[in-house]
Amino acid sequence: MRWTDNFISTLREDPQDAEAISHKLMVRASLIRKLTSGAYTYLPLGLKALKKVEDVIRTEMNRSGAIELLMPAMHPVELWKKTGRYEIMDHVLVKYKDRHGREIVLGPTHEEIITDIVSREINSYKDLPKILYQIQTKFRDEIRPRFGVIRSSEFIMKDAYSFDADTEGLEKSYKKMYDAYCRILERCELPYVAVEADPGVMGGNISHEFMVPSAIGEDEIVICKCGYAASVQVAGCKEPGTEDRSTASSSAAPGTGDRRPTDKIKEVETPDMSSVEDVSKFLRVKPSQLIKTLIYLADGKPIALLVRGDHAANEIKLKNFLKADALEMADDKVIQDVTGGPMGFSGPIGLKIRILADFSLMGIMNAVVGANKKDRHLINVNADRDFKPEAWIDARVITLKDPCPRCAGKIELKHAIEIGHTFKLGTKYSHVLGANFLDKSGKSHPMIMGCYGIGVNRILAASIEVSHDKDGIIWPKPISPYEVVILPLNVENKELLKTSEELYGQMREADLDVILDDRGQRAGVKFKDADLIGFPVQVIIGEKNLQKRKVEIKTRKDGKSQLVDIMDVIKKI
RNA sequence: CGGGAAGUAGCGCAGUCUGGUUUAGCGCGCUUGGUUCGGGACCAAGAGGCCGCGGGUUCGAAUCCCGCCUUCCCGACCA
Repeated sequence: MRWTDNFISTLREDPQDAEAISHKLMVRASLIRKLTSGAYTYLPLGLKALKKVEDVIRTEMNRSGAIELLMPAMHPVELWKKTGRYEIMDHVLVKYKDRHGREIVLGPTHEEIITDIVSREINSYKDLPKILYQIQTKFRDEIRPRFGVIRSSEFIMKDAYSFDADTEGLEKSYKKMYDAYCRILERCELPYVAVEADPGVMGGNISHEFMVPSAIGEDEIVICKCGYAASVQVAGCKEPGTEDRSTASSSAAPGTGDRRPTDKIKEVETPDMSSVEDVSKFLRVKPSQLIKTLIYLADGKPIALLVRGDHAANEIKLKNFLKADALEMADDKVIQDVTGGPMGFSGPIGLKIRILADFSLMGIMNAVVGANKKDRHLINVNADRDFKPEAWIDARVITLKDPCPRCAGKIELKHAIEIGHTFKLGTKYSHVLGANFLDKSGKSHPMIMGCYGIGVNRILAASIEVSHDKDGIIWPKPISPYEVVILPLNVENKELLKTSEELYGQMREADLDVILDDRGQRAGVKFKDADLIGFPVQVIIGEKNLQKRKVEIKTRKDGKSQLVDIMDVIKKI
């Protein structure tokens, strides 16, 4: 490709509306332009990179035995109603009515559709297992699109679905996809970690997220030297044994230096103080000496969860423990109803609803709890003596102070960008949509499913996020829009231009993906643009070197260059 | 949806507080001519604006007031 035949316009300055580095660079390097919030045009250079990522994905999916197909983006609403996700995913579904009044959903993902197809086409165990995939545009009505292409309302996903006759088959399919994902990310040269994660609305019980650590990542992950890696939402907390417990109970009761249970619960005034921070400051106790009482609605029924003041409740763990389909924070009205007091002053004492407590609170003494009255808290509250939860459970978010759930070593917390997610779905979709097969004995069973998603444009953004410098993007070769850029530094020089054209022709013959910067720009402009866009290799053709029949080959990554004979250029790249 | 910030030429910004010397500027980019030519050149001449939209106040509004729209950030949410 010749630069002047292309459609490239780089920007010298950062766009005003971009925050993330990858977003700024993608705009400046002429890869994308925003149409509206959450929707981006891929300019030719960006599309080229996107296609490269797709190529890598296709190759590895095909290698793993998956088969490509393409499903519609518009879905009849009935399928979504059948699986119940019309309600569950209501807030992200993009919907419209067609001229006949039929309601249409623009697909945010395709479990419903693929299961429907497979239910019609596959009937026998002989046709299993199957892994089907597509690369396609998805639509999600995101609450807040963010960071350019990292979280956009319209995005490109590779989604794959496996169908097996039994769980052993699912394990094999899952492993194949897991391995394929590792290969894909390795080929894209992304530093990633595969972590245990929560399946969320996808269903199933086990899932893995493929995460690329980055400061702008919207998810947090836990990593340990022992190899343990998990989403912060699922990382298990150990039962308090040693150090954690001692911090919890060592702090003194308000106004005393006493560790022993103080005999009387006292009601104290805490005017307008409902937050842990306010209350602990006011009463001069550590946040860890407070008990937060959180009221939830689990499938519509109120339930109280107690966690330590310095801990964050983990709704996923709670939801899993309760085996609830829906879990939400109760609103003011419900709280007033079940506790008798306003939000912010709830406490376990006198509560008539189910009470669960995080096990970091086991044996806590002289704690502070809400009094279920406005502007009142109770002090000197002791576990077991004054309140007794139905169960002590793991229901909080892991913190840096917690030991590794696997080896008890020191953990690290990191922000990360979710690039891919794999799920074991089981029969959740095949059951309701009737994707059944007949086994050898003629008995009908629902197929066992898995699903596997990868964000194609997120790979691009994440790659830039982890690989750039002050001058611009540093592409890994496999996903760079072009592998090589030829920079004739003075196109007015006929001889120089001719040589460049010849070299360009030879490289194309040699199947190199090359772009020729044939613009009549000054050298400096060409260097800046080449660095900004980040082509891995620059072939620089200048007048002085050319007289010696030499050109310069420079690699973007390390900035190192070598002078080589013109005849040897292709060999050296 | 709550909190914050912003919208002036293709891009990045100043001007708005304190209404009138503003015929609305600057830098980059763009056009033409010339000189340059290995790290975003220089000189000269140009083109390019519903000052986000609507209403109001005023002799007079980019500037003050009211309403709306859009965008970004933080939060809640999220395969």
